[in-house]
Amino acid sequence: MERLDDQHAAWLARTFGRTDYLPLTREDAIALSQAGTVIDKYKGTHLFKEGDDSEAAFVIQEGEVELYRMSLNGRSVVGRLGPGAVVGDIAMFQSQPYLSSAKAVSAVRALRLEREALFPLLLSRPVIAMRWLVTGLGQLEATQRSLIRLMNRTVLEQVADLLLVEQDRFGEVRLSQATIAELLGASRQSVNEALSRLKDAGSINTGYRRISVLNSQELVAASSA
Amino acid sequence: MERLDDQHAAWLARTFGRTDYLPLTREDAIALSQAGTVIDKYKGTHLFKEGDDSEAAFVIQEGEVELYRMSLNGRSVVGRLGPGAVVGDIAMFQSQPYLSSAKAVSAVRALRLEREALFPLLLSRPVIAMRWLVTGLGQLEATQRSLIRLMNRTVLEQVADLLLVEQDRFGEVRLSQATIAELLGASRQSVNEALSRLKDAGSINTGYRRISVLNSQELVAASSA
DNA sequence: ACCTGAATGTCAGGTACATGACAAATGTCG
DNA sequence: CGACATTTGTCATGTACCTGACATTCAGGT
Repeated sequence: MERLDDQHAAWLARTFGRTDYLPLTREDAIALSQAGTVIDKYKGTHLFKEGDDSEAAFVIQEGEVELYRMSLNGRSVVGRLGPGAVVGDIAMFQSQPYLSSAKAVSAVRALRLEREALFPLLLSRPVIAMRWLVTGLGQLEATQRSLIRLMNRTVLEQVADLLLVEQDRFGEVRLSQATIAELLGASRQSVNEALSRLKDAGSINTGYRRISVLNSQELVAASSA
Repeated sequence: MERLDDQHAAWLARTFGRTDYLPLTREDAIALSQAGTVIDKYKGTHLFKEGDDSEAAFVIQEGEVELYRMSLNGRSVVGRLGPGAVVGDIAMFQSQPYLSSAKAVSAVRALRLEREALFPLLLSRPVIAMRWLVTGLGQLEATQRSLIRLMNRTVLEQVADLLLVEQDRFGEVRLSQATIAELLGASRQSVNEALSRLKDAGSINTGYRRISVLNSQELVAASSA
C-alpha cells in the first residue's frame, strides 16, 4: 500500500495541473489520492450520464473519456479528455446535475473524488486548489480553441487544424474518420474528402484508423490558423 | 476610502464566483479588492491584446468585454463577458502571452490583478481560490454551450438558442444582427433571415439593435436543443 | 484461412449558407 | 433641423457541405 501511494502521488505531482511555480508536495499528493478512490471503467461504459446527480468529480489517470450531450439532432461531442484531465467538476461545483455524459472510449482508470471529501481538501490545501484551477483553465483554453476551429472555417481547414492539435509525438492521429467527423460536427464524407486532398498534397498519410502527419508546416498553411 | 472599500467588497461577495456553500468574508473581499487596482477603459479600447505579456488578470465590474482571436480568415469571437467574469487568467496561470485580445464593447470598469499580488492571495485565502475556480468553470460551461450551439445546427437553430441564453430578465437582447452573426460565425444576411422567420412565427419582436423574446417555449422548439 | 463488422472510398442530387451589392430605415451629432 | 453613419431588409449567384446509397478494403475472432 505504501509503495502504491508513492507511485500514485508522484504521478499526480507530474501530471495534475503541472506548473513550474506550484510544486506539489508529496504530502499534498498523497492527501489528494487518499481523498478519492480509484475506479476502473471498461470501454464503452459511462463514468456519469447527463442529468445524474453530480456526486463526484474524476481525475483521469489512464485511457480516454468522451464528453458529450444529447439533443434532438443527436449527440454533440464536447471533447475528448485523456490522463491528467478532470471531468464532472463543473456540475459538482455548481451543485447541478451533470450537464454532459462521460463515456470511456478505451479502458479507463480514474480517481473518483466525492464532493464531501474534495471540498475540505481544496480549502485546506491551497496548492491543490490552484492546480485544480490551472487544470480547469487549460480545459477552457482547449474548448476555446475548438470553438475557433469551428467558426468561419471549411471542413478542410478544420481537419488540418484538428490533426495538428491531436497528433501525438510521433505525428500520428489514431481516430477513425467517423470520429473526426463527430468532433467537428461535420459529415464523414466531407472529412474523407478533406483527408484525400491533404494526402494528395503530401501533407499526411492515411491508413486504417490512423493518420500520419508528414508535414506540419503545410498543415498549418492548410488550416489558415 | 473606507466606505468605498465596503461597497467594493460587498459587490465582490455578491457577484464573484457566487456560491451558497462558499461564503466570502468581508475580510476576504477587502483583501481581494486591495490586491488589485481599479481601471477604467473607454469603449473600443483594449484591456490586452493577443501576444502581449500576460502580467495581469481582470475581474470585470461594469460593462462588457469581447474576447477574440485573429487568424487569416479574420476575427473569431470567443465570447462576450460581463460583470463578475474574469479575463486574462488563462494565459497568466500558464505563464504564456495572452492567447486572445480583450476589447471593451462598452465603457468598462475592471479590477486589475497582477500575478505577483494575486498568487500569494490565492494561496493564503482558499475561499478566494475556490471562488476563482467556480468562476472559471462557469466560463468553461458557457464555452461548451457555445460549442454545441455551433455543431450540427442551422443558423435558425443557432439564433434561437443564442437568444434564449443572451436575453436579460425582460426578455430583451441588445445586440445588432451583425454582432450576433459574429458570435455565431455566420453571415449577417443569414441571421437576418432567421430573425425574420422567428418574427413571422410570433416568437420574437425585432427593432433597432434590439430583439424582444415573446415566447420562450417556441424558441426552445426552434433551437431543437 | 475464412467470415463478419467496421472503416474507407466514391458518386449523384439537393440545399443551406456565403458573398456581393444596394435600398430603406433608424439613430446620432453638429 | 439636416447630414452622416449605422443598422436593417432583400435580392441574385455560386459553392461547400449534407444526405443517402453502395462498393471496397481492412482487422480480429473462431
